[in-house]
Amino acid sequence: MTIAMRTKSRQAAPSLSKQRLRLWIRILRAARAIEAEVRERLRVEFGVTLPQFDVMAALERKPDGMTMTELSRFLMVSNGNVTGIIDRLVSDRLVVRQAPADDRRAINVRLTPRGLKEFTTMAKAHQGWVDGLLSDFDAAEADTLIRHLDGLSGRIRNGGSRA
Amino acid sequence: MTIAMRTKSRQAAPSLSKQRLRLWIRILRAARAIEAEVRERLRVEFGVTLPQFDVMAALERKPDGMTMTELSRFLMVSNGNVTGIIDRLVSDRLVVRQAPADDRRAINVRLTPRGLKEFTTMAKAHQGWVDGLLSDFDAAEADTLIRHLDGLSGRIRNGGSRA
DNA sequence: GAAAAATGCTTTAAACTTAAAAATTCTAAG
DNA sequence: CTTAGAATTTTTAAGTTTAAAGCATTTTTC
Repeated sequence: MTIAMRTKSRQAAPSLSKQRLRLWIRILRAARAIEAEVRERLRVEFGVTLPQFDVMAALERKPDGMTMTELSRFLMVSNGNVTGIIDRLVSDRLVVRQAPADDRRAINVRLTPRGLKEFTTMAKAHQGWVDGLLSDFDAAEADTLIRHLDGLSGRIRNGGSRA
Repeated sequence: MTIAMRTKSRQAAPSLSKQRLRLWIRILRAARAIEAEVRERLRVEFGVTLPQFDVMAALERKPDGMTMTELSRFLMVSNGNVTGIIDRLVSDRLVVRQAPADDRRAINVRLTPRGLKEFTTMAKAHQGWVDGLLSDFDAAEADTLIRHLDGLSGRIRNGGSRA
């Protein structure tokens, strides 16, 4: 029996490359399923879109607000994208734009008191939904998965191919 | 020491609910990072969008083609969404629409020979990219993760809250 | 300090996305 | 057969998304 034959017979188990591709597809499908569910519930129960919720969640962590660029980097969406979402949140009086004193190019964005109040309500419900959707994962499994996924996103956009 | 006090002191480790929320955020961020990278490379190297690639990948598995509804269910995107993507693929001559004989409501969509050829090239490159992006995961870890994520998406949109 | 480069944001054009409504065709109940 | 309901697709309106271009401002360089 040659090495080639043994290698071939082992191909019954998929190659590592194929297995990683399969992993990526599972990650993508899980993310889409959860996103669709959360989007629907946010819309029905709170009349807010998922991107708007994401922006508010980012702003809630920073009581002093964030600039547009900080927001777009944190949410991993393009620069101009944030402009439109903020426009709508501003016209709904959930967010305000403020010009910082030290840099006239930048715009600081923060939740209004009303925005914070609404977000707090939504965030509580949101956590419950996710808890239900991921109820198959116990604490140990969640920990393991988090460790595996942690840093992945950071590594990709930074050190990935350039390192 | 009361039960309340013991419960409180244990809160140094985050609650399972919070841990699941954190897991969801990691999944989402990983998915977005990989998507952004793949989208960019598809655009630069092949001049195709990610949704177009996804549709072609779905069609490649079915030599006899798929209906619009089958496509939208498989890709977990809305019905009308597929129409636009197919429109553009048809005008690029990568896909054809064919009316099936037995049901005049439906439309069968399949790759053209050229579409299949282009997809084969792209798919090879795509697998390599994903292999690189997920190079931190060895076979065992990929297996574990796949098992954990498997069925999650199916369970959510079907038996999730209704069961 | 003036020119050049970089940064921060918005605008634009094209594509994607969803939910809902409309149009067409099929299925089934009577 | 007729008709009510279901299924399949497209269309529509609003919002999201990206990449690229444009503007204003700041920083760097000489």
